[in-house]
Amino acid sequence: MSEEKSLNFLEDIIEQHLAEGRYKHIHTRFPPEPNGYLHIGHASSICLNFGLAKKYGGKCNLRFDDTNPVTEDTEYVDSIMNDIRWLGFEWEGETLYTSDYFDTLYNFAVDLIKKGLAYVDDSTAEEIAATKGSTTEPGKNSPYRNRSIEENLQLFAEMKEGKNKDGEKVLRAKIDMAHPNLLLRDPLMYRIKHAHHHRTGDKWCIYPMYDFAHGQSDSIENITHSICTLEFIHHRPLYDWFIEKLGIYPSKQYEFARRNLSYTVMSKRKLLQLVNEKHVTGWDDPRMPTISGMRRRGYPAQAIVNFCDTVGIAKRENVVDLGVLEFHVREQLNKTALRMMAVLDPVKLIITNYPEGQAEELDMENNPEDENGGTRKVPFSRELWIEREDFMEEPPKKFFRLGPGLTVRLKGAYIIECTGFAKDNNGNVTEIHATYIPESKSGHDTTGLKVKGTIHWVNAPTARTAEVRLYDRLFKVENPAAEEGDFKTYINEHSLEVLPAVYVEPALADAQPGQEFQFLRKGYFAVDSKDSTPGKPVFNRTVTLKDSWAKEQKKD
RNA sequence: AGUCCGAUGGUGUAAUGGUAGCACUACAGAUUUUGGUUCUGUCUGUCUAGGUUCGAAUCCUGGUCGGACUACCA
Repeated sequence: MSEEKSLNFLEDIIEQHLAEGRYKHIHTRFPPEPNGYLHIGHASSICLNFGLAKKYGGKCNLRFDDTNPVTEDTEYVDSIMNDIRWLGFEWEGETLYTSDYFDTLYNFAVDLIKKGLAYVDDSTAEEIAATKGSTTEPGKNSPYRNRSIEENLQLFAEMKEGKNKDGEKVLRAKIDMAHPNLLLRDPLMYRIKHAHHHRTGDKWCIYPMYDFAHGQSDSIENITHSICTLEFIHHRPLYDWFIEKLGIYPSKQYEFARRNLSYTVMSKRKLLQLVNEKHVTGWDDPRMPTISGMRRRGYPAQAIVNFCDTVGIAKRENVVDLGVLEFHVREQLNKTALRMMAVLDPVKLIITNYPEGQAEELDMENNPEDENGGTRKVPFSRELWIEREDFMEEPPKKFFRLGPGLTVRLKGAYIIECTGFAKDNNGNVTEIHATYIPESKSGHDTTGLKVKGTIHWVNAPTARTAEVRLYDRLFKVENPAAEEGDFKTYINEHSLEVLPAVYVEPALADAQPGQEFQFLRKGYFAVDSKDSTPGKPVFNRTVTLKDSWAKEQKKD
């Protein structure tokens, strides 16, 4: 039997509810506001809501929380749906929008007015803020708080009809201006915004606030478990208050702590700033923690899902190490990525005893992790490109690469011995000379020799070039949002390094956008979906390989 | 400083009054035609002071520390 998997606190609650018979089936929802692109934090919420529904045989809706027309746009709606599907989830039935409920919500508001629980307030935003009180001081009642029901009905209807300018009036719930929870000090339900809505157009000029839309929308959809992040915890009494006073289906809200990732920021406001101020090329810049950025970077959807699953959820503050995400990315890619050879920082290697003009094609394994991966032909001849860092004039003890007198195997080819090298006037190595052992051919090696090192290479005459983009973490500090001052001062100015023309083996020239490879010994690379052109792929480094040699060197 | 939430190795998360476990990281070793992968092993933890109990990470009380709330945003 498989070992018992422990439950998170929400699964505990749900299993209890199901056991008690409180619900026959659960119904969750993912409720993004279409005002930005989804990021890894949303992925967590998506995996949670859709995952819970799947696990317990329930349903999960997708509902766009589009109550603020000035920040929202269909561009975001489209990207959000795309991202959810890419992650491998599908929502129940039609795509839902809070804006579909505007009529119902309006009637709910009228109902509360009739019950004497809501009133129209002519105060300005400043006046309302000033009379709100503070965490230690109670607030003061608005002078408009005791208008008659008839007057409120009349005034609210006029608000809807557009008789007022923005900000002239609001509708507020009549609760308690001295309540210790500031959210319950007569919260705003409706405000006037003469703005074009991406779906309802100009039909409305009053829009419900989050608190007068979210719980009711959940209720309308018969959501059993409305899961949101911790900062909404104070809203829960209000969520319950509206539902109770309206007498509608009692959805319940549960909160969990949002996930934070080290070396990046997660708030939409900050991400928007990075985009607008051109610190990145867009929402889908491969350095962004957005789903679309990660997709473009080459992170497999399954890796993101696995990451969310293993990190889990709880109610305490957290910063998850980026290394965990990268582990899952490598875990996936190791199984699927085709191995190829590319030389990022080239130096010429000449095999002096290999006849000039001779060439051969060697069989090379596509993926040692995949039995059915097959092989491909890779051209080989006297002149090759190898990695500059694979040669040292005066190699240290445990350097298992090239240096005068040292031997290595050329991956999939022959064992060679370094016999010399040439330098230019500045002391830079310009070419390396070696002799090969014909009997050591890969797969037909009769020499019995054991060499410590194997290096990758690209045949010089047939090499193609491609642009490679190396990415590093976007920020220099673990938790930019928690540091002093502007988070942008912690941006890593070396987060992108462009190599305009690296040498790659010929097969790579035909790589298609979205394809993922492992460049042997250099990392995983994905073909950029935006900037690649036919025959001219651009490769994004998804993640490096683990490098225990680099680690070893750091110790000295 | 009012109200609310939280505190378990470096990180994240389990243990629901009864052996503090898992994953990542780190470290050591084995295997390896990628210094990759794989395999084996090791290190490191219950914020604090009391109390209840045969027994407390868990329950109670006080303290400490961290976070959220005072938008016509969500």
